[in-house]
Amino acid sequence: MASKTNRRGNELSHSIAAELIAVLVAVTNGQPRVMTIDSGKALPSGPFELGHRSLQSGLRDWVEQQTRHPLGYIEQLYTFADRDRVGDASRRIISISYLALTREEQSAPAGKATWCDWYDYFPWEDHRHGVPPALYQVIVPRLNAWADAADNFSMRGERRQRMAIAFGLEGHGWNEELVLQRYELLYEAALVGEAHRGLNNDVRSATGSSMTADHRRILATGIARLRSKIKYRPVVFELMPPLFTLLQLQRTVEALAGRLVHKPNFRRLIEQQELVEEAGETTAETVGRPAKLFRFRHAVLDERAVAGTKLPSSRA
Amino acid sequence: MASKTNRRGNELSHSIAAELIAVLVAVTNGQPRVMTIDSGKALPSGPFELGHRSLQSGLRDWVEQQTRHPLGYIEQLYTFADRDRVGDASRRIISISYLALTREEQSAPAGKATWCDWYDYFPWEDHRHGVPPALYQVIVPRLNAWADAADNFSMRGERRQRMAIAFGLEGHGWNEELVLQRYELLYEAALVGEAHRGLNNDVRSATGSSMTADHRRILATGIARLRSKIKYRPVVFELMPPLFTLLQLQRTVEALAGRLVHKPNFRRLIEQQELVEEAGETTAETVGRPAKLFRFRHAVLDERAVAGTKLPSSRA
DNA sequence: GTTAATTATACTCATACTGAGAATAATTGG
DNA sequence: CCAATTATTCTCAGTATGAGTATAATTAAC
Repeated sequence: MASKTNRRGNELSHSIAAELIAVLVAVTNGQPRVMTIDSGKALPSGPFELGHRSLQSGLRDWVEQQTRHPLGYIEQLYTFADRDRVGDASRRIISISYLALTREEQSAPAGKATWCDWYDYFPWEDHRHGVPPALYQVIVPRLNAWADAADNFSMRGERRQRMAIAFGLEGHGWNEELVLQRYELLYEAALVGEAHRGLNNDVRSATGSSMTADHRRILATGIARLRSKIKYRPVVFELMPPLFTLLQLQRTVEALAGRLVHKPNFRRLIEQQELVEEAGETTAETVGRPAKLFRFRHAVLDERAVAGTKLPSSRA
Repeated sequence: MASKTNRRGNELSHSIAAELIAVLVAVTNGQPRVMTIDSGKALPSGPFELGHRSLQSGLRDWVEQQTRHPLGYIEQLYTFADRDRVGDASRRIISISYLALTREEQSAPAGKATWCDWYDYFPWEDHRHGVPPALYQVIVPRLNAWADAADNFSMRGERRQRMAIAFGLEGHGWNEELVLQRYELLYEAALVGEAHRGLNNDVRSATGSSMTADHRRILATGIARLRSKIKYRPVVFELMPPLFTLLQLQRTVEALAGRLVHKPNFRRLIEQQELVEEAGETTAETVGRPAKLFRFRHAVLDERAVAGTKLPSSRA
């Protein structure tokens, strides 16, 4: 290995650049959205520079410049630098990705930037209205063919096993957190645009819009993190307006999780954790009994080190 | 902001270097240990170079070179690049830290490398034999003084609040996962060697050995991550020999968590999750009834996407 | 070779949490 | 006033959890 003979090198490491990438999420009208540039083909990003105080502030600068949207909640996702990401062997790029949560505001985003629906990129991930038909009609048959095409018996078994877990086949049950595993399987099976140019129309519409480089992979990582995190930290509230009804809160959680939850149990969970307090007002914006308005009790962030927003079970 | 006027710069980002840092953990004789160099003052680390295939493989190279210890399980911890970490403003270092799990083997580590006990660096974190006396006798009084010394009323309240949560005061209960928060409080209060040169002997022995730069902070991050992760992923087994008794497994978990667990409940949890299978043999190495030997069912990693090793409640 | 000490393993029980569904309340639109 | 719609509250069974007790199989001591 080359590195073993290197001194604690300086010249070598100088041809390294760092790039900051943001998965900026909002939920609008019950639809989860992600901020993009290049007409939905890329995530906001830019190089980390000497002028930046920290990685986070560098990210803020780039995103605010590219999208005119200020960032609130930020958390780091992952850092990677795989060699095969870029062709040039004399220069390495380290990518540091972040998840950011905000609300889609009135201010129309700047020129290049647009909000896009999550599920345009991941149509198989939205189970709120039942299992998407294309999953069983297109994706699973194609994956089966891919598994069968494996070289030997044990590899076929391994592929089938991974499929079954990731897509909830053979009694495994759908696990909404396995977003990245599912995308990676589709990538390996060359069923997504990033892995294969000439997809036919069925497959193309079943496996969604593709993105530049590995941006869709990073988005998958962000969605997976968020789907996991809403279960044990009160981060949903970053996506909510100051006042909201419990149903609005529920719809937001469902939008993120891609599945429905049991309404009375959801209420019970939120209330027993004392995450919200009544605002005293009600909405009359819709038909039916008016709903009480609530606000997030910001105090819980001080009172408790770990507060949870667990997700009740699914509901047909 | 300077960055807003920059082009998607090249020259600027070229004075960036990346450093890989490992928190390599093992548990030996019920004592959690971390691999260090520089006689316990630093974590193994080295620059990321062009020759490295990926960040992980670069880390493996450096750690194996510095410690002669091969790495098994690896997961990324955090990436940071705060300006105040290093004095030089013309050059930025990005640090990418990893958590690695292994077993302390017969092969004595290479010259500079030594295994050190976790709790030498974090004496206040070991609650297996009750609350460490120095916590209430030294640390809490000092923190109280620090809180009282705050400029204004609201800042005093805020400091007290953080103290209460982090150290489990005023009915908050000890939460073993808040390792980083506790270290940061002690740092802010200038009670650790990294923040203050002339600590008196009481404080010094209560707040443990210090390390180079922010290495102890990174270690705290690793411990926190591990304490959290053993509750929902079967990672403990990376630290176990191939065959072990349930009590040995329990002692390992207790060593990591820094607190004792209820034995019958621990067994119930492990067995109902089918994480282990009987090896058919028993140990006679100790007094008392011989214990059955178990092995980890590696199949669970294939069967389930998320397997858990939850931690039962504490036990006096 | 019986007993005490020690560790392993198996039960018990009250309580809390969860999933699922039913029942009741307050609206709007005919 | 009635139907439709949404909000809100309860009930109930099943499961998980915290805590403690009882029994089993050893070794060490006498």
